[in-house]
Amino acid sequence: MAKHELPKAYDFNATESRIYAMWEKGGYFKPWNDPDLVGFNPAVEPFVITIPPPNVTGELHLGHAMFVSMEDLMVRYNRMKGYSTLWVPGSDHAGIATQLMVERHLLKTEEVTREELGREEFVKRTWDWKRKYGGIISNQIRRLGASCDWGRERFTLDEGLSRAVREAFVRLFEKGLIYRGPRLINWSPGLKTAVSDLEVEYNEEEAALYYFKYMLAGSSSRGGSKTRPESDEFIPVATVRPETILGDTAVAVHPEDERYKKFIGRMVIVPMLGRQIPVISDEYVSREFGTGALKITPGHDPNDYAIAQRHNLPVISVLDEAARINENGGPYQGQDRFECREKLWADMKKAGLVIKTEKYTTTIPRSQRGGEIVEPMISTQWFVKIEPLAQAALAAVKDGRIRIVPERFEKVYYNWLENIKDWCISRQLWWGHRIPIWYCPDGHMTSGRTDPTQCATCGSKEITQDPDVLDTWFSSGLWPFSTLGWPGETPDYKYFYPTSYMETGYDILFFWVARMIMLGLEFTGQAPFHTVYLHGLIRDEHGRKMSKTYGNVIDPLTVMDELGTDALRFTLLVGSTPGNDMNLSVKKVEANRNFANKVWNAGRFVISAISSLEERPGIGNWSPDTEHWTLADSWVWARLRQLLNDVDRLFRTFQYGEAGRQIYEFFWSDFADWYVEIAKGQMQAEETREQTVAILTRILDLSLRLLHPFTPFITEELWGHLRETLLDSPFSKLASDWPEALIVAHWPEPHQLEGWEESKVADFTLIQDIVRSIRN
RNA sequence: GGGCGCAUAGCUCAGUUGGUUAGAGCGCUACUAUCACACAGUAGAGGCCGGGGGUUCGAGUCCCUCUGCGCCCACCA
Repeated sequence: MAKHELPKAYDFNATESRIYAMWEKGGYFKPWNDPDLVGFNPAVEPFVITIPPPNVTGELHLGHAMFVSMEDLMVRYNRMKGYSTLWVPGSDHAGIATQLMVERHLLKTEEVTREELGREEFVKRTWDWKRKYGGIISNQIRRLGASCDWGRERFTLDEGLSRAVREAFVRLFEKGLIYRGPRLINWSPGLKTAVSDLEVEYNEEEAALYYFKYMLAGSSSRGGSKTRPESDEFIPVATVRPETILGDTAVAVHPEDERYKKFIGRMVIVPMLGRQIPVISDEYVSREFGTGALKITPGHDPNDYAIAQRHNLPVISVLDEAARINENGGPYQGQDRFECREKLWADMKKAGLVIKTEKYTTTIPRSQRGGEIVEPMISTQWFVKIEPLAQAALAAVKDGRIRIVPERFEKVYYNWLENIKDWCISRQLWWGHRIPIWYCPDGHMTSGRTDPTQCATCGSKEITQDPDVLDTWFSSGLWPFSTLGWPGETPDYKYFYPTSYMETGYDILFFWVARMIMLGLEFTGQAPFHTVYLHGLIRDEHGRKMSKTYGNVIDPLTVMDELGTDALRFTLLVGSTPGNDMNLSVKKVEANRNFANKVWNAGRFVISAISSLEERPGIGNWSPDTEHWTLADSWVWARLRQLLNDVDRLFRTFQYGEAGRQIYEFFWSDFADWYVEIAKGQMQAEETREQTVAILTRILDLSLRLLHPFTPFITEELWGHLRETLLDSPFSKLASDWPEALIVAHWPEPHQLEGWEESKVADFTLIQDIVRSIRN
């Protein structure tokens, strides 16, 4: 039996890699009835979970650790329940992030810019980079114990998914749900691309409010010098972005404003440019705010744009793609927006047009990626007409086809979809799915599932493809079905779709979840999953956001190295409640490392107890014969039965953390502290020895099964030793129907409680109190 | 401006159909290297469950309100 003389402490480093390899080799991560392996068996129900594909550029962080732990728990639980579980792993191409990273990399190593390389070569280099580094995140996810089917691993830019993207685009385009046109969009001058509304973050920042005079032009439209005011009258106006003055096409006042009413219909003179623009009236202007007069810059402000539409005002764009002043800015052409702000203001001061500046706190829109200030700009982009998709997505949650856990996020979801605006899906990048639209010299558009050779309208062979690529989320939004073979009617698609759970952090409810629902309903006619489980975000031990500048980042890889994957997983799973953020500290992980060690040693104790059993006739026929049990025996069995019930209820209601806590509590207090101690005595006596060992065995077995979704490595390791020891012992019958690995063992189903459990627990609690007072 | 969350032991948090003396981890105090485990054991200190009001036989748990913190959404220059 030397084989099962286990070390005193759980050596997770030795266990983890060996066990993971064993699982993978054993094919346990594949669904039971993988259509490729054994054919399609509709009798076995599938359980499919959708993993958020992490960025290929990603380094494993706690957010990944969180969703991998949570999803692996769900998958392992359902696998043990007998479902044919499928978890498709993969990653998305993360257009902006990857392009930026590769750009920086090339500049550093080869001192070459993206533009110098050219599109084709740059994309090739990015693929090289992806092939070289894209696997890192996958391996880190393996380390977390993720039991996903690596044979089905996908990447949003791979052939199959690209086909799905193109099919999706063309279908929407043909249906008229995708259109192209000039609109006011958010422009990122640093990245030189449009970004969607969701990719802009608004933060309160200290800024300045600039007050200046809009001089009234003379009452008639006589010729002569336009730059010299012919009147001393002016309208005071305030702005936070003086450079946009260059693009003003009106000044608006409230129709009832006594101060300015008289100016309505007259012209004012744009400072330094001398253009004359009208004073208009609009109910939108609030009299109380600022000066009560509003400059209208339709080219660079969404509200102004809307007002301009109402009043048929011209739209002037004054910025180029790098946010420098363009030809419409007269003498300021070529200046950076911030440079122009200063220079223009200085010039206006000289011209006597400045009233004052004051400190002002306002919300500044910044790019989620680059961090620089985003400019609203008029630009020709591609959009998804989202209204009909949003309506369908709303209905799917409202009528219960999709359930969101925790429920309160349904309200957030409704609110967002009810106020949604068209989705800008084009990006001026090179890394991504290129828009499948071709133009001929006459400007006709031709779409194609395969590359067209001529214009569909005029037959011209001189066609060029649109240079833009699609928003990464457009492809991620197809993930639940594109990874299963859609648009093909593949066996995977037919059997596994629609999927079961969608699990992710609440921070990407809009980015990803809502879009998957919209696109899933549109293309497959079915909700892509029936349950959305949202976990919270991870913060440091005092609730602060983890950031590199603070230096409070916990690296999951380091934690796993030092304390073990099981300890990290258990901490993340047990420390969190659905939808709520959790504060993580290394101390908590240490505590759970200690728990793993406790499990290990209790297991060691039971295994050695089995090993020391002596053979005798009839010994193998142990059955739960409560008649001869001691109070302790009945009590621990009763507690286990209660636990099975509670865990079942908690799992069914998504309270995984609470379930883990109760298992922990049972294992450490009831089983290890009390029952094992009592068992030591009971094993001394001939008449109770064997039943005690049998109960120890049963409790350990069931506990390991319950713990397996939380801490897969240690439980698999220990259970393997337990199984082999048992099979080699007089109690071999106890393990006769066990499979070779815990990962595919049956989940302990709860039984109806019979009533005796409660009284045994009460009796034993009394004994515990007495024992405690004696010890005192 | 709208919506949401949190406030429970020194710290970080559980406590989901309202039910007997409110729990855990860490920290703290005392004792224990005894043959599963010192990554441990035993015993213990520590809580007007944010304030106020209400419903109820009974409220940390439900309702109202106030205070403080945090988050999300939103076009006020």
